Amino acid sequence: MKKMIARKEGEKAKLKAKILETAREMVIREGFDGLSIRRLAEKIGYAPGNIYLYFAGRDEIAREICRQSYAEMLLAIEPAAKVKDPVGRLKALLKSYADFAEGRPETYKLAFMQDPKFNEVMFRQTAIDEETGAVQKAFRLIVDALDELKQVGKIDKRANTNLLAEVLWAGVHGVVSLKLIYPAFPATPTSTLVGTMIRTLLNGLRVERRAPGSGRSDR
Amino acid sequence: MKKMIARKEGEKAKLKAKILETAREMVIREGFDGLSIRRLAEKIGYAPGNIYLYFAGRDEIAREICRQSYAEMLLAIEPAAKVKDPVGRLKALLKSYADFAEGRPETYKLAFMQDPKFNEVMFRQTAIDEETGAVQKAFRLIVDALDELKQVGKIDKRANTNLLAEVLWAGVHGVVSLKLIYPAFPATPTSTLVGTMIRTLLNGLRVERRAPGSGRSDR
DNA sequence: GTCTATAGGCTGATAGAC
DNA sequence: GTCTATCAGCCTATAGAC
Repeated sequence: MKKMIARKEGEKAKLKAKILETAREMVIREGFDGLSIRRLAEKIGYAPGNIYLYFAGRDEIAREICRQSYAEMLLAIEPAAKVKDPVGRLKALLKSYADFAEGRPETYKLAFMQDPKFNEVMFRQTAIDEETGAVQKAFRLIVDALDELKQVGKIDKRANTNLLAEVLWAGVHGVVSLKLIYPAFPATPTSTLVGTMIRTLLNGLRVERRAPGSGRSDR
Repeated sequence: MKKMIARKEGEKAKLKAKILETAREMVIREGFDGLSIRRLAEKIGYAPGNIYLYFAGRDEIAREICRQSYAEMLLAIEPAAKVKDPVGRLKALLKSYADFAEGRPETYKLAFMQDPKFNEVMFRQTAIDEETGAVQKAFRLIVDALDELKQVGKIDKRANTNLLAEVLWAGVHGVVSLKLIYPAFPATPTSTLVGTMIRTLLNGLRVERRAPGSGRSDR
């Protein structure tokens, strides 16, 4: 039975992709609130009801776009993972992350600044498949770089690299998200802010008397 | 003419305050999207049309709530400004800021994570009056603490304290905003993340060979 | 000042003809 | 599969009676 409609399923998949692509454009241009079934249907030249043949509803489309966005983010930062020097790699990773946010503001807003309704699944540790695990993979890249820094003695042996990766991520996220919402507030250019953030944090992580990130590390 | 309706204006102001208060509760409970003129009117026991006697429209109400939120934020962090030790003061300021965000999530979302439509005015340097300037005042408190640190030689003389204040603010904002959207992502408790963020940044700012925040400081 | 009524939109989602 | 028509609801804002 499933075999018999193989060709049709192929066509179905095509239209489904077109719906998704168009929906994505709408979200990127107008934000998530600008995504309406009616206007989406009109754009692809179909009646509104047809959308429901491919998606359960508007929320499912939004979730799918979210998944794509995370995959895109991972794709954007992955090249930086090839940098050999762990310090340079860390900087490259975080800077490419910031560039991604700046270059695709609406995508970033949807994926990282929106109601968790559409993406809470993404951050679960149980997430495994290719796209869903994009955030975890990206996070891993940062932790790995920090672990290398620990091994070569550039940061304290006792440092909690998971915690530090979270702090670094949050720090860069803070700059780019604030910038996306209030282009005028941090008056300094994003690149300078991100650069200073990364440099200062890394500087603060160098081996000193006290172990940074060692506080309450075991919970 | 204005004198003659003085009493009435007093009553007007009272109802206006009630509208605002109710609207504020709605936003805090349901988010900005949950603020509707109809339900607002119903809650205060008036017909929808009456709202327009006091406010030009929904957006004006939202803007007013925003103004209040900024004032509230300043109020929340101001006590920390009394701490004598500049390091302790800086930590106290940023921690009370984080506490404010955590304690009033919807208020914080509205004021710092929403479309700039309602609050872009707040970040302008020209903003002068009491409430509108709340953000600038709060920012000043941070810059002042950093300037003191500079004077006592705890951070480099060449440091751009304005830039550093922006980085610190953005760093804390990054933690709290990420937490508000994805309670599960940074698995670490907010207080630990904020603590590590502040400690690491300050640690990175101590006088070293290189001046942190001195890069591209003059623009 | 306050009301009712309504204009004029928008929305997601569904039923049933073809 | 695709359509039209529609349900059922939301919304902001305004007009005009009382």
